[in-house]
Amino acid sequence: MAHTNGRRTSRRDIYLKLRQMVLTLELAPGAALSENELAASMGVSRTPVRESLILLAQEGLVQVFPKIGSFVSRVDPAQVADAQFLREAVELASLDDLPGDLDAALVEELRDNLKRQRHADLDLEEFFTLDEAFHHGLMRLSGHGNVWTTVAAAKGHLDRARRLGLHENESPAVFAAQHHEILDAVVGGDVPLARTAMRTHLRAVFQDIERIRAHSPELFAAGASTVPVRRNVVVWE
Amino acid sequence: MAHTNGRRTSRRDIYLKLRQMVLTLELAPGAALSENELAASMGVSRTPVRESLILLAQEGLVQVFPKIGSFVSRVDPAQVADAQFLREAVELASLDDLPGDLDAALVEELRDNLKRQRHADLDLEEFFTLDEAFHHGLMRLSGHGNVWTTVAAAKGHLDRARRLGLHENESPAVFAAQHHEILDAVVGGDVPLARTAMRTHLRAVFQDIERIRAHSPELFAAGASTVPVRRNVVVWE
DNA sequence: CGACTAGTGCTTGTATACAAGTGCTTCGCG
DNA sequence: CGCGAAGCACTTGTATACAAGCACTAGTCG
Repeated sequence: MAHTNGRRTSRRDIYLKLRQMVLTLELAPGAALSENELAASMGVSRTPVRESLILLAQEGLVQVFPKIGSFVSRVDPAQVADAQFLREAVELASLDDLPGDLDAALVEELRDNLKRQRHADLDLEEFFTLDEAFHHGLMRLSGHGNVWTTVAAAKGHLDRARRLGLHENESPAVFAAQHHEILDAVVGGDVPLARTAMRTHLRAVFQDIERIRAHSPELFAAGASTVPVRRNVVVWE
Repeated sequence: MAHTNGRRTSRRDIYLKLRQMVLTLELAPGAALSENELAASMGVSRTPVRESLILLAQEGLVQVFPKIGSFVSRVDPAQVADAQFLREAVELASLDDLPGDLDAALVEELRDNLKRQRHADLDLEEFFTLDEAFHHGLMRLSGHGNVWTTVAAAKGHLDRARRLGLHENESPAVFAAQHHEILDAVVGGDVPLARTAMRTHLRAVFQDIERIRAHSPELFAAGASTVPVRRNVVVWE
């Protein structure tokens, strides 16, 4: 979604940087942001920072309360479930649209991706990057690659929940194996098997959320109408 | 997507107003916008107008070219197809998640909606409002009402194409009948029939796009890398 | 007459100043 | 000592000033 059309602007840089920091939990859910502080630390004025925060707010990754402050959204289980439903619906439907003869270059790219996923010493962020590329690639196979952009934009809360999960329970190997199953079924032309494998895979991540929530409740949103209060330390009540 | 949390701000007003004008074609695809002009005509400064345009740009409804100008996006057939795929995947998957016992109040609301759709003298915009509420309501039945927000945000190009179609070929009655079929199947608990009816319905709209495009090509985007040039009149090349 | 060039008026991007509101803190008073 | 109120420090929202770049136009020179 090239909203500012390739041209390098400081807003685009800052937006991408902040987004990355939120998604990777470098900015923790619930953390207080300040347009002034961010601007100062990045060496720009409030304007590009503010415009970036507005974009992130529309994506649901931050919340802006007028005259009070801006905060990294806590992970909302409802939004995680919504994103889960959305991506499952889209990725399964995409499998139904696979053409008879697959793009050989793309298949090769996916196989190479999986090969790298098997590397033992794999940074968690590297794994997430490969995982994203793999799922995106599958949708490109069926000609719906651009739809991934919408899914990716909507699944910010899901991604953060997944990172919380993998931080505790390091087992990307399991997911890599499931990726193999899916790709094999796709290449083999067995759409029903691919659908089953995909569904199993997508729901595996989703299982652990309640456990994580019990472990770190402060990172999750409680009721629907929680409001932050600015204190010496940030408190949500 | 309450990004500014209910509080009334002029940005929110302007954003909603501009969005409405783009979706209803009151601002034609390809039209040149100007932050200064819009600000003057709305009696505010550039700031809230500019921030609104940035949000609309992220949704793909406008395009901002630094130092050149802002333009209402022409309808992009590729994005129309993407939105079509997305909504079909999501709405069909939603039907699979319908509970055994439906929310009676919601069903009543949907029946009332359909009753109003049958009114002979129905403004086109009124029909679109009812149509939106109907599809949204169906997803609420299966507990995925919030996902509609994401779908709605992504289908701006599709909505504009639909409006172009209905402007030429006034037959909301056909769609209203299809809505009835879907709801009857849902209430009857026949999910496969509901799926079939829904798919037929969603694809009916999609059929006419090529015809419309031949009729009014200037409203559609041509290649992938079209760029507007500011002239006495706006030209895209 | 034609081609090139400086200039003009527009555009968006960024920086800054001011407005309005919130929560805490501290000071004054009983 | 307890308590209330005024003020302070901070927040985001809006308005305005300036910077940088593109497209066209008019003028000038060959």
